[in-house]
Amino acid sequence: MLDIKLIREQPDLVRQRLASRNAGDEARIDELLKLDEQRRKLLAEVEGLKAQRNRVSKEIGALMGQKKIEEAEAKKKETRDLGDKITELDKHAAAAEAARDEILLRLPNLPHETVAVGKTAEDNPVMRTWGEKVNFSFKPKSHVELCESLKLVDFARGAKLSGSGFLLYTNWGARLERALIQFLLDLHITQHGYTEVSPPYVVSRDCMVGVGQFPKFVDQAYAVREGEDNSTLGSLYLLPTAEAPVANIHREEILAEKQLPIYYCAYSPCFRAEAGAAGVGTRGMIRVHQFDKVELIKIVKPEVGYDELEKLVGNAEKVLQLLELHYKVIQLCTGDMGFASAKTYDIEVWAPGQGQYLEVSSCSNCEDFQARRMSMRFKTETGENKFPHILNGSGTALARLFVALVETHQQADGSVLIPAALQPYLKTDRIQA
RNA sequence: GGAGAGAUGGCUGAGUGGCCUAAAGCGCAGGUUUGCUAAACCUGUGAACGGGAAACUGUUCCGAGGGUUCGAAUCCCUCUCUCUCCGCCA
Repeated sequence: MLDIKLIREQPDLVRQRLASRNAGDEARIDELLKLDEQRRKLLAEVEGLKAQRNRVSKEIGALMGQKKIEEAEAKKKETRDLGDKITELDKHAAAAEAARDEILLRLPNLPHETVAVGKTAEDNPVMRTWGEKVNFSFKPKSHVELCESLKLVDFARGAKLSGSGFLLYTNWGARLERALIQFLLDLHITQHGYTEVSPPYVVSRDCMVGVGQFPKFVDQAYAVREGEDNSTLGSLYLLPTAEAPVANIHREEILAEKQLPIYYCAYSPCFRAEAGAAGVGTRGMIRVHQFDKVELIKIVKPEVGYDELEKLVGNAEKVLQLLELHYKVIQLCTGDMGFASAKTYDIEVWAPGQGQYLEVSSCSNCEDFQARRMSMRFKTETGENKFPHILNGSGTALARLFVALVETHQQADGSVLIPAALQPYLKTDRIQA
């Protein structure tokens, strides 16, 4: 959520930066300001009336105490309709506030000034690359072929169980998935200073609003219903990312300054309806309704937000380096950035069987955008309450990492070599038929 | 699912319609004094949203939402959560 005071004081700046996202959100600022103005006017009016009522009520109390019943009754008559006016004005003020917040909750974050201006993914600048595309002396297979020949994933039965976009990992495939999860958690916890948490996989609506998934992207989530009871629909959702619960751990709290920075690391499956997305329904593991992910969350003081973002990306890159996978880091341009983010780096790993780069990590500084929605603050030494920066990054997404891994390390004989860093977890150096 | 008990400031906890401007204690911060692994005393100590250049000031908040009343932490209704016991259950 954007700071309403900033919008009030510098509407042109806000309009201009929203416009750089190329989504037309700046058009709503005038309406927003009008509602804000209206709300404040009503508030001033109704608060004046309330002050008056409080004053007179106190006088009545005093008169009653002195048994001056008649005088008290006269005062009561005098203020009787004050209450009605207050109720009426309260309603209007609440309506103006609700309308204002409705717009505010749907406005995306402002891009940071260092973010490249652009319209689509084609305008995303490449920051750096690591390693290079593998040279094969044979025609590399796609992960789908490898998964079938090595019996790592049973695509047909996965679809039978839950429909397209759901995977049934089998034997070494299931073990590889589990080994990767363990490897990722251990790396971030022991080498990068994160604290492991294991959150609920079903989260409240408030959590979804807090991270900015809702209200705008409600169609992308799986809603949970208890049995056939439709009244239970709409309060709980399957998590689309561990960011939803983990970033909300300290919602509505005022943290002590010395508690910061907080680094959390969490494994969870991620559930995405992917309504209208291309690629769902096709075979493979690139875009699915359920995938595993290890997520990194940071809650930090604003002044270090962007240093922490660079470190966060580095933590995710380390994963690919240890797994000996070629990747590039790109910065998302203003037109391609997610709703809550002020600055985002994506890491794309090379998948030779696909002949393309796959997004396996997205690292963002959301600044105070989410903290405002969650009402998460920290108290400075001077006693001031401030919003922290909240950062999130995949460290990393699993299904696509799995794809890059088997496609990159495949051998001419159809087997897959396991990188040294992963061998202690998988307890083999090679997967073969 | 059934029965019962609860929810008050950072924490403990009093408060059953009007000086509640929420007692008291603990904690925390500052000060004074004595001197030494600290103690005593004094003062202060929440949040949100408004108004104001500022000093300051108004409103709201006692789990949440409604209601009664001139006036609600307090009375009424609905809901949520926590705890205890029973049932079911991995």
